[in-house]
Amino acid sequence: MGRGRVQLKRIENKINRQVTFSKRRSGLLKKAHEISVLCDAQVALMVFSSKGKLFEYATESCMERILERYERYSFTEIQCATDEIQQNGNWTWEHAKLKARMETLQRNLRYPQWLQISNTFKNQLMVESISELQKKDKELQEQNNILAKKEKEKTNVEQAHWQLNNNCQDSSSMLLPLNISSNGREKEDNETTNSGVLLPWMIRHHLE
Amino acid sequence: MGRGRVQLKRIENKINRQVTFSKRRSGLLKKAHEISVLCDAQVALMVFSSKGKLFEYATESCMERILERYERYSFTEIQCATDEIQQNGNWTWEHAKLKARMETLQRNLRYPQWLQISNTFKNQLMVESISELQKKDKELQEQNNILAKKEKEKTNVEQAHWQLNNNCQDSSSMLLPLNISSNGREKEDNETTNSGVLLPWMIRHHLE
DNA sequence: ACCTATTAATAAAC
DNA sequence: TGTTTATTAATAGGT
Repeated sequence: MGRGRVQLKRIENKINRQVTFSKRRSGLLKKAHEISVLCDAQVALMVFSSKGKLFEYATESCMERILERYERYSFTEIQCATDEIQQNGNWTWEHAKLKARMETLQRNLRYPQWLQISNTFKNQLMVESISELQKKDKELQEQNNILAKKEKEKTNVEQAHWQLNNNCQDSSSMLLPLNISSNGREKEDNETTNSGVLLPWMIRHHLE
Repeated sequence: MGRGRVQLKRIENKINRQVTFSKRRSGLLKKAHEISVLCDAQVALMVFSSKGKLFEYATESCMERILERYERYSFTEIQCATDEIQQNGNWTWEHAKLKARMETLQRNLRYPQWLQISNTFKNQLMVESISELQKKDKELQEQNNILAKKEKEKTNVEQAHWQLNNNCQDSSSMLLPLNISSNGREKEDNETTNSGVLLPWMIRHHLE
């Protein structure tokens, strides 16, 4: 958009580069804001100019919260990968693949050596993960109810239920990264009820 | 862009919202990538859908590095604010204003209570800030050289030099947040030479 | 910073 | 989810 096409490569002319940066930066920030409002999404955006100046946008005024959420999400991803390894045993053919995936995740995760995360915080991470999951759980439940109404055939309803149980069936064999205050409940509550507690490593099964 | 204008408010229809999210998300990621390539910028973008799924983009493959840079930047900003307070004394009329600014920065900074940052790392932060500054310093030096050539009038040259010195003059009265291995040099080196060490709180003077 | 010819993004419909 | 198309939005180049 503009007079003539633009190649996707570094603009060599310094002035043009700076002008384009200024224009596109405001465009990018605007679009970040728009998607957050239109689609009810949470967005964090950081742009460092080539000179090193920072421009940022964050939904709901606080970058901090979104970055913490990012950590929580990545933390859960690593947990999932770890659990997969646990499930599959250390000598299955998938081990190498999973280990590689986990290393990638770990590399991307914001817990460098210099961060000494307190155990208290790890606990809090779990609690927060759980509350997010409960929200999702509720949504799923609603969807299920709608589906159940829609398809009155008993076989269909049973199949869906079986699928849910199947996804959660391994929770008892998974490794708990930390004891949490309300632990010991996850096994007896296989139904995804509103009050049922879902643990972090279950996120993926439900979301993807 | 599309059939009809769009109001900047949450799309109530769930389907439309999801479709729009999907389209705009890819648009946003694309634009984030474009500005990074065209303008040589470093970009980090995180988008959480309303369902809680994460989509991210980061320049040069690694979100981690950009987030660390963000921390470094924010750290420096706080340092600057602290220094300003130090400079102005605790009872000047600007104190309240500066304190408020610092609190805002602190709120946005990614060092929550649960992060126990090691002293070693703080030291490293300083070193990294310095190396970034040295790069900027070099660029400024080049620009100065060009300017100096351009305007051969001695008065102009002297004025520019005075300005530089003026910006750095308070370095000796600023508070060092930590001792760094190469400290004790910043005072004797007022010329912005390539080898001269610039300390973090000087960033702002040069960049804004 | 402001102006416009153009291209790019995308809303709606399928 | 992918494709098409009418339309609006972003912006490159110039002033």
